[in-house]
Amino acid sequence: MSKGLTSRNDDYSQWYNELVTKADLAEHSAVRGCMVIKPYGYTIWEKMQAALDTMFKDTGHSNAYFPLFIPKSFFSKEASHVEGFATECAVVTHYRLKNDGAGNIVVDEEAKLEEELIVRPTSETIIWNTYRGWIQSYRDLPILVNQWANVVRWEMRTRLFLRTAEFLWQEGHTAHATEQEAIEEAERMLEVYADFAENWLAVPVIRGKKTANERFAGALETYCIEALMQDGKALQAGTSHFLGQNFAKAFDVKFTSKEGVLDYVWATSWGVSTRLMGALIMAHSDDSGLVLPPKLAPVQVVIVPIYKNDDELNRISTYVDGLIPELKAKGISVKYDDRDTQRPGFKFAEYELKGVPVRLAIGSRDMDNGTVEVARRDTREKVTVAQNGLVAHIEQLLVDIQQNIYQKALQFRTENTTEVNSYDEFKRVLDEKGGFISAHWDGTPETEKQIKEETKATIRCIPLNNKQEAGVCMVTGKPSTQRVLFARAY
RNA sequence: CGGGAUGUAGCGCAGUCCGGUAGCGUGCUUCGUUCGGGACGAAGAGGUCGCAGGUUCGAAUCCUGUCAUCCCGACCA
Repeated sequence: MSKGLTSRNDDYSQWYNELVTKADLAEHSAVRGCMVIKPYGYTIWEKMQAALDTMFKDTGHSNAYFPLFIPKSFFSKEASHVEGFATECAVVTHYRLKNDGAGNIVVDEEAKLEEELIVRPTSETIIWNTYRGWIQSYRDLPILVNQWANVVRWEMRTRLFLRTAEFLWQEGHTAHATEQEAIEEAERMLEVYADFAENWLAVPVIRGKKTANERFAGALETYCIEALMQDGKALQAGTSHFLGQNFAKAFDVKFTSKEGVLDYVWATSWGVSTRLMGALIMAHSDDSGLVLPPKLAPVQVVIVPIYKNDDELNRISTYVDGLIPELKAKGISVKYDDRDTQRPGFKFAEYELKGVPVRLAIGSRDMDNGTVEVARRDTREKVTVAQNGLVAHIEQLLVDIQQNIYQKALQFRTENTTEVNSYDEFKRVLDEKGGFISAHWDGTPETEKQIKEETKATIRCIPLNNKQEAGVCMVTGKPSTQRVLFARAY
């Protein structure tokens, strides 16, 4: 491991790339656009999965699994859906290889699939084709299903975690008897995402609706949570879609209501992906490395002994051997790093790079005094604490760190959210400060497109429960009833 | 997919213009001294120069193709 990390000020992109690889979260694979998620990174993802999965179960959902491959014909059944995804689909055309006689393995042209298969970029089509067989009556509804899966979107430009050709996610797909119920479901799941982002990732998010331009292909309404990264760019952290009856109509999924009326089923879908790892990294980390929220950190407390000889180490280890079970009993994950091959300073730097929230350093001086040095990763403060009462101190410290990094991110977002009233001011703030910009917009896709072309900023969302206020569009001067949030985005 | 850059030891790089069988830092191994913020000394190991062709007596170096990564653009959850 080489020393040092490019600083965020020098080159934010490079800082991010180095951090992801040096902190052992992920690395590039031999396959274009595809990454290897390493054990340390995957452990964080598993913790996210576990928390989200519990939240899905608590809201009545069950997991299932649908195929990786989707018959090409399914895609063309929903017009806007196919249009949205057509340009980034991987397609399976053959099912066999052969030896060409010259020692090369080639595709066997005789083994051509009668119907080509799409590697799923999302699963609405295969799932709604399946739901047709599951639903006849209002008694079969609602269907509340989630799947954890990989999907493939052949992106032109990729970045570790933020946009990869293959990524891991969950996709919820629900079916309802009424429009109202489906809308409520979409809103409920958005709130689950917001809750998760704020209480687990410690990333404050804006809950909002997408404009027509930014809406999911095939949805009537797309709800989203938007987060702000430290470089002033926005990141969409999760989406929840109200799909209306679009997929039910495309796949002919009807049910008989209590009143005996035949109608199409109402749908939602919602998802978050390994992109959340990117949000986690860019929201909190600093020039020394990762800063992880305690609730998602693979290791919450690391203990580093400081000693000159075996006698001193043994004395410290005896104490630590008693301490570890106490911490574990409180549900705290601990690692005792008694490797003799690295010196303490090296270990300090390494665990800072990897974002371990709390570090304990224990030396002979501490053993004499009955103390421990406690360092917190988020503020880099070090304090000496009595061994008596240490466990309670750490327990509280983990709670404090979780809250502190959330508050810090919230303060950053507040300071980097700017109201502007003219297009000139908009452009100036965008270039000089970045962040979210709250401005009046005339509500037309044309104006939104113009702004995007001229400034690269997009409307991230129309916040839910948005304050209504009379104003004029900063570009066209047409009347507007509310401000919307703009930003340059990942 | 277009423009630019890069690919040489685990990692970071020099060498490429001007062809002659590969070097530096770090990391790794062993031993010793060290150990409260990325230790020091000594001795060692480690490279099909991204891959495939071609030119040449000889290619990391020149030519062609290809793959991957980074930056810019286009595209996009």
